[in-house]
Amino acid sequence: MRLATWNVNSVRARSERIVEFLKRSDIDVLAMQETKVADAKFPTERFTDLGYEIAHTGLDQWNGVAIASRVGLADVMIQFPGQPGFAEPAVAEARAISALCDDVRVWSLYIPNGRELSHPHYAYKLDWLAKLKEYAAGVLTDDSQARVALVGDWNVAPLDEDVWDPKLFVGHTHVSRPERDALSALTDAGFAEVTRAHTPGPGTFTYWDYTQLRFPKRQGMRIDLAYASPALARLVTGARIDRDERKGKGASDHAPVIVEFG
DNA sequence: ATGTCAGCTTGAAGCTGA
Repeated sequence: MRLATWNVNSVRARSERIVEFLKRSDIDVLAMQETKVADAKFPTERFTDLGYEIAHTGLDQWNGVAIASRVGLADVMIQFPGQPGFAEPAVAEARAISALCDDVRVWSLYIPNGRELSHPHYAYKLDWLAKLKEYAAGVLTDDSQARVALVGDWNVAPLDEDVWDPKLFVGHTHVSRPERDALSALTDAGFAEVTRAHTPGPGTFTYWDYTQLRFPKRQGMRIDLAYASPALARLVTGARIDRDERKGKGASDHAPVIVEFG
């Protein structure tokens, strides 16, 4: 199975590029984040015309996550059990969707940005990651052989080499100890990040800010990651980042990350 | 932060979020 994750930054603005990417890269399952559209306006036909089934959750113009699959799309779950909402009273957001694709439980995840360390959104982010880990760990407790993929835009750079200039990020989100610890907790629970070994750094990124000519200057971040359960991680044969997709007019600010399972 | 982008409100430019 060839699985890709991509923060598309609007599925409507990007549909032409997404279709071309699916064809070019022969993708079986695509997890999308930031579709930025309510369910009713999702361009489903662009995908079904190519032979993909679609599962999407979008409440309004914010967030929005989807899975496109041509190898089955069963038992769709909107939100993971225990997923927090934002603010008081808590408002549910469209940040997690999952489906059984072939025999893999695929989660498309858009982790909250956090905004600033002092912002309520940051506490929300940490809570969200903690609850996700709780859920994911429970799945493995129930079935140690479960094939589970947790992929998406994590809005966390796990290592200093995952940002172009670590000094600039001191005191900001995406690199703080608690955020990195939250991802380490997933690893402690048995999930392995499976793309890094095949896409070594430094200087290997998945996201480049639109401003400040960050992309041509190669000033990016590695925040789009793929975690796999033990039984699934064993099947990984390769991974790559489609950096070319970030080029040219009409690109998302994120590149697709592709994982190959044997 | 903004040498940027997207979607919304609103009726051309401002706001939010990233």
